[in-house]
Formats: sequence, structure tokens, C-alpha cells
Amino acid sequence: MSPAERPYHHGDLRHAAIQEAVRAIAEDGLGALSLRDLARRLGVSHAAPTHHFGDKAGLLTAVAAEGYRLLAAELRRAYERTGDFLEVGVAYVRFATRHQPYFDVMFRPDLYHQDDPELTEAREQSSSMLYGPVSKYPGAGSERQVREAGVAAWSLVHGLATLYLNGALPPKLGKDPERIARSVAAYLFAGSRV
Amino acid sequence: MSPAERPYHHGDLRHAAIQEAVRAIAEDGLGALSLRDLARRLGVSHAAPTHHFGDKAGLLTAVAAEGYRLLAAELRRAYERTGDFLEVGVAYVRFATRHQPYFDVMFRPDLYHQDDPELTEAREQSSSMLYGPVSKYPGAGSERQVREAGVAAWSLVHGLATLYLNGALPPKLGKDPERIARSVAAYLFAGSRV
DNA sequence: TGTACATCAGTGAACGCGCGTTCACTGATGTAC
DNA sequence: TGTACATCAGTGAACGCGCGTTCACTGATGTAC
Repeated sequence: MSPAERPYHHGDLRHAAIQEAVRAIAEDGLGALSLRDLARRLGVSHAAPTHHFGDKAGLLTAVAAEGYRLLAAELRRAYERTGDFLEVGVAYVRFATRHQPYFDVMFRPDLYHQDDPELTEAREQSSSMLYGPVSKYPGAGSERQVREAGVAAWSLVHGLATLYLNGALPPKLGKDPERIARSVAAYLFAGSRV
Repeated sequence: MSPAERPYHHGDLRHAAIQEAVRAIAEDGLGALSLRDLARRLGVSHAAPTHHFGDKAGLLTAVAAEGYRLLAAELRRAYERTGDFLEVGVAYVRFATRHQPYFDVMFRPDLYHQDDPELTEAREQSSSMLYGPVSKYPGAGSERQVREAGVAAWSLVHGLATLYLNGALPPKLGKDPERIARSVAAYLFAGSRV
């Protein structure tokens, strides 16, 4: 960017930094992310990001919060569109694979400020989309059963997404994460689904 | 350690380094592990670990390989003892929670040499313990069904372990990972289990 | 329409740090004869 | 039993690096009057 295109004030550095961080993680991995590299990518002084986020963990907190908001929205959309709990699980796996940078950050809570109010609210939005639908399932029993069934479902799709992203799944399953999710998740509650 | 107790030759630095790395990760997390800190803990020059492992990734390769060997052994033991596939899943979660440092390293393949022969062999040992038992299950159908059911089971326990270690599970489930695993994993193949 | 002033955004130099890796070396061990 | 020698294990100094954070600052913007 030439000096002419780079005015003193960036305009919307906070948003731009979050988006560029996601892009950088997609390219080089979360481990390689640094504030200085991010600033370089943004064409901005290396101290500028700190000005907005306080510190590196603050930046990742913002990324995680945005990730939880996006996830909640995708889960909600899937459920409203299909009314099918299975499709909520598929949407979870889709989110993880399409937005791996967000997903990676979200599940590295050691890297961000876990008590940030914006973050915790976004996380609760996601949780309610995971636990809400299962309680409406026909044959859902006690509160405890609903909770355990919800955790079973969440565990399955979370594990599947994680193993997929690690390249740990058997190659014969193919490469389409949504298709895999749809096939594999069907084994949950298998008896009650027929 | 006093100089008198510290002879020039350590004796079994390779093994000691792996064990101490595991201990260090347990205490400070994988992100904080450095070769220099490890050498300090071992009372050895900072270049000594490199002598045995080539580089940092080499050390983590050895840790991951050892982890896969331990996991395979635990899964095998659980299956031989109970003959129950559910208990293999419980053993997986037990391994992840009791040996979190190994588990953390094993599923960060970006940090080690994935093509190391010792590692790949140990990983295959683990896989066969995950996929073997499910094919003997009554009602196991086509090869494809067996594969998908195996992935479903693995995903569920892997996801559960990951979420547990992240502190992401609802508190009401309690704190005993084996108990949680036994309850939650029962929802898999729920119809065919009764 | 103009001016004073507070506020906000971004700069750039400097700090101190710990890291991984390389390298020529030295100390110890074991083996062959 | 002793000696020569190859091999292996570990040392310590040095390299260059990029990082996060701090800080006094300057440029730009908007608001009140």
C-alpha cells in the first residue's frame, strides 16, 4: 500500500485486525500468529493492535467471541431451516471445517481471557443452540437424560470435527465433512431414529 | 542436584527427557515447553536434548509415539478384561484425562514429525484397537457400516475427552470423567444396546 | 464561519527476554588385541 | 592385565531472531461555543 493510500487513521482497525488475524491463522496456523506480523499485514505500526486489544490475549478473545457468535447463528439457521437435530450437528461440523481459524481459537481457552463478558455471552448463545433442540426431541426423558444426550451429540460432532481437521480419519470416508457428519452422526440414538 | 550426584554421563537421558517433558507439560502446558527449560529441569546442558532428538519436533515425536503405545495398551487391556466395546471408549477417556500431556501432544501433529516410523507404527496399534472390536459387534453390517460406526464411537469419546479437558462440559455432569463417559457413551447405538 | 480544546488513533524507538540451533570441544566408555 | 583407539554423550559459548509490551509522542477528528 502506498503512503497515499495509507492515511494516518486506519478507520476501522479493530474489525480489520480480527479479520486479518483469522486470515493469518488460516494461512500459517494459530501457533505462528504474532501481533507484529499482524500489524505488518495490516500496514500499520506494530503497536497499533495493542492499542485496541490491550494485549495478544485480548485480540484472541475478540476472535473467539466472534467465532461463537458465528457458530450460534449457523446452528440456529440449520435448526430453523430443517427442524432436524441431526442437521444442527452437521452444521457444527460445517462450521468447524469452513471456519477452522475461529474453531481453533475457540477451543484454546488458555490463549484468551475466558471471563470476558462479550465472550461468555456469545458462548452461551452457542450452548443454548446445542442443548435447546435436543430437549424437544420425542422421547426425551428426565432433565438428566436430556443433558447427557445433548453432551453425547455435542461430543460426537466435536470429536468428528477435530479428528477431521487433524487428518486422523480413515481416508475411505472421503473428504466431504458434511457428508461424513451426516453418515456418522446417524449412529447416535440409532434405535430411536428409525 | 550437587555436582557429586551429577556425573558427566547422565546414563539414560533419552528416557528421562521424555518423562520430564511430560511432567513439564503437565505443570505448565504444552505451549510453555522449551528445550532449554527441559534441560534445566534435567540438570543438563541446554544442548543435550538436541543431541538425542535432533530438534524440538524430534522430542515431541518421541512423546507422541510413547503416548500412542500407552493408549493402545490401555485400550487392549480394557477390551480383554471386559469384552465390552463401551469400556474401550471409557478407557479412551480415562487415558486422555489421566495422561493429558501425552494426549495433548498426540493431537498436535503440526508439532512433530508425522512420518516417523516408530510413531506411525504406534499410531496404527491404537487405531486397530479402536476399529477392531467394533467389527465383532453383533449386527455389524457392511464394511462401510463398520467403519462409520467405529468413527462414530471414536468421535464421541474423543470429543468428550477434549471438551472435558477444556472445561467446556456442563458442571452438573460432575467431575468423574469415567462416570461421565459411561453415561454419555451409552447413547451411541442406543437402539441396539437394550 | 472560525477557533479552542478534548479525545481518540496510531507511531516509532527502546526495553529485555528466551528461544532453537550450530559447533568445536572434552570427558567417559567400551572393545579389540 | 594393559594399552590404543573408536565411539558415544554431554558441554558451553556464540549466533541471530522475533517477540510482547511500554512509553512519550504526534497526527487527525469532532464538538462546544
